[in-house]
Amino acid sequence: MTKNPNQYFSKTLEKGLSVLSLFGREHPSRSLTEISILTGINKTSTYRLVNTLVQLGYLRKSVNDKSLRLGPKAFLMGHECFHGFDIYQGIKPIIDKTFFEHHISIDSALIDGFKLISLYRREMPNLVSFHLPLIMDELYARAMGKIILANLAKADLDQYFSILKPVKLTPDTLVDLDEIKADIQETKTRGYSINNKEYIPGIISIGAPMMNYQTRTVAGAVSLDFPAREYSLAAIERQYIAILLKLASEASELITTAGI
Amino acid sequence: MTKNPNQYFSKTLEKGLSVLSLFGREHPSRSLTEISILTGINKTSTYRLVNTLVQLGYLRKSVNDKSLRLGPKAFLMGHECFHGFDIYQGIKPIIDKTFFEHHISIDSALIDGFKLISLYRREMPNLVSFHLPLIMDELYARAMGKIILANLAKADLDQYFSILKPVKLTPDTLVDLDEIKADIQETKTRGYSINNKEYIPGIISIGAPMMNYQTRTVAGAVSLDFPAREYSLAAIERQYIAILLKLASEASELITTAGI
DNA sequence: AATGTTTGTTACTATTATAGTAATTTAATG
DNA sequence: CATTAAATTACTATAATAGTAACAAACATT
Repeated sequence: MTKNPNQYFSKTLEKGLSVLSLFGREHPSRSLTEISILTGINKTSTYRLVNTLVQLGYLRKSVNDKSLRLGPKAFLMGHECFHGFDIYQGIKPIIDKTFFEHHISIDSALIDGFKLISLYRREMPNLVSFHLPLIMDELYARAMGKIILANLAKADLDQYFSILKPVKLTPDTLVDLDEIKADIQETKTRGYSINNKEYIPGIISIGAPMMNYQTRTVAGAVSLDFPAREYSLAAIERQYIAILLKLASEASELITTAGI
Repeated sequence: MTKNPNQYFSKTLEKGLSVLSLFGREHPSRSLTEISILTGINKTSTYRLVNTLVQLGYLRKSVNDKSLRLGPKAFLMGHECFHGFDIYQGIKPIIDKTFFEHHISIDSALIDGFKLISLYRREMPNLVSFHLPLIMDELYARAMGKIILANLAKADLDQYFSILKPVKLTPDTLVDLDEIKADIQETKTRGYSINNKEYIPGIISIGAPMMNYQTRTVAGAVSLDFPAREYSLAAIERQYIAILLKLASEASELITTAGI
């Protein structure tokens, strides 16, 4: 055991990255004080970090109003980090193949903390196109979230429920804690998860886990999404479970190899 | 003037980012010592930075061989930095419009130091599909590079030539310094640049600058690329210069507004 | 299995970088 | 022009990092 584990953790780097990750599609421009407040870093230190990022080209500063935006270096690094992520490169052909074979909408995500990180997605035109965020909190209301919860260690699951504040996203969203717990229990025995219009009205999804077979832990999930107009839940379960599980097992192989 | 400007630059953050940017499509996996050598940071500090990145989820460490790969957080940040880059979002519709109107291959890039950073690209099927790197050094051999050089301040251009070591990429690449200088001079008076099979055999390109009209500096360039089989240089100059310049002026408006 | 070799991890400080307060400048607003 | 807010700089105590060197673990070779 290390005597002082903190010695091998760079707080400055953590802060610098927390500054950089405040920028994105939703927030293309921010001010120094805004950054200082959001990160909780005092103004001078924020200034130092921002200044560094500007000098390195990760941010750029407007000459007029001093507002900050992403710079070319961030774009470049973004490209590399996105396309250089092996799991993304690995899951793409797997999902594409299933998509072209069966003509269904497919989604995939990794779990990070108790958040879903959207990985790769293919959508059929019959699905009301909805713009999903990259990070999602609502594990309890999504097929991918439910199957992940069902595969979590008991301690983790308990912790999740201890902090969970369910929100009624659609008329069908489960918000009663006991109901949600029962649903997860059922999901566990079933082996796949069902989201019956609980996240987005009119959309039914089924989900299966991406498992690391080596460590026997969940790393993420895949889901198949259907418009409720055209598909009944019964029909979906009859026709698509096998496809879902096959997809999930291929994804799990990938995860296991990659060691997520 | 600041007394000690270094006070407002975080070396730790710089190092941390230099570690992270060693990863990408070409280098999905690296070892600690490799990182230490490539960055020039001593092993203990590298260990600290890597450890930090692992703990934050930007990197992940293989349990078997301790090799390092990009983690979910890097993927996430990559996505945000890529799609949150306003210039990218701005240039896309401009290039798409021209692409669909005239059915020609179009490329765009920003300049960073003396390197081209690939921005957005649309390709016709008649062009031999070549996989371009994200960063390119060969300004002297590309249409986008030439027009950028032609618009550089004299001091910068001199510096560029003082370090330039031209490489014969195709039979038509100019490698004689004086010839290259003359070509840049000609480009300057012409107002657009010509790359006559100098970068890739069989491909002719014309380029125009993306100017910041406010600061009167070049921020990047756009180019139109043609297969030499189907188009003669004369035909291209007759038909496509107006289109190129219109495209470049639209892009310049964007750049000026964005303040690059 | 024992050996040497490489790579990764930890202990230990001197040195340096950063945090934080407060003052100052610059810009924005009425 | 006055007022307020935001950004930048000066200054220094404190905490974080760099760097050396020792140690452990993994790997290859004999």
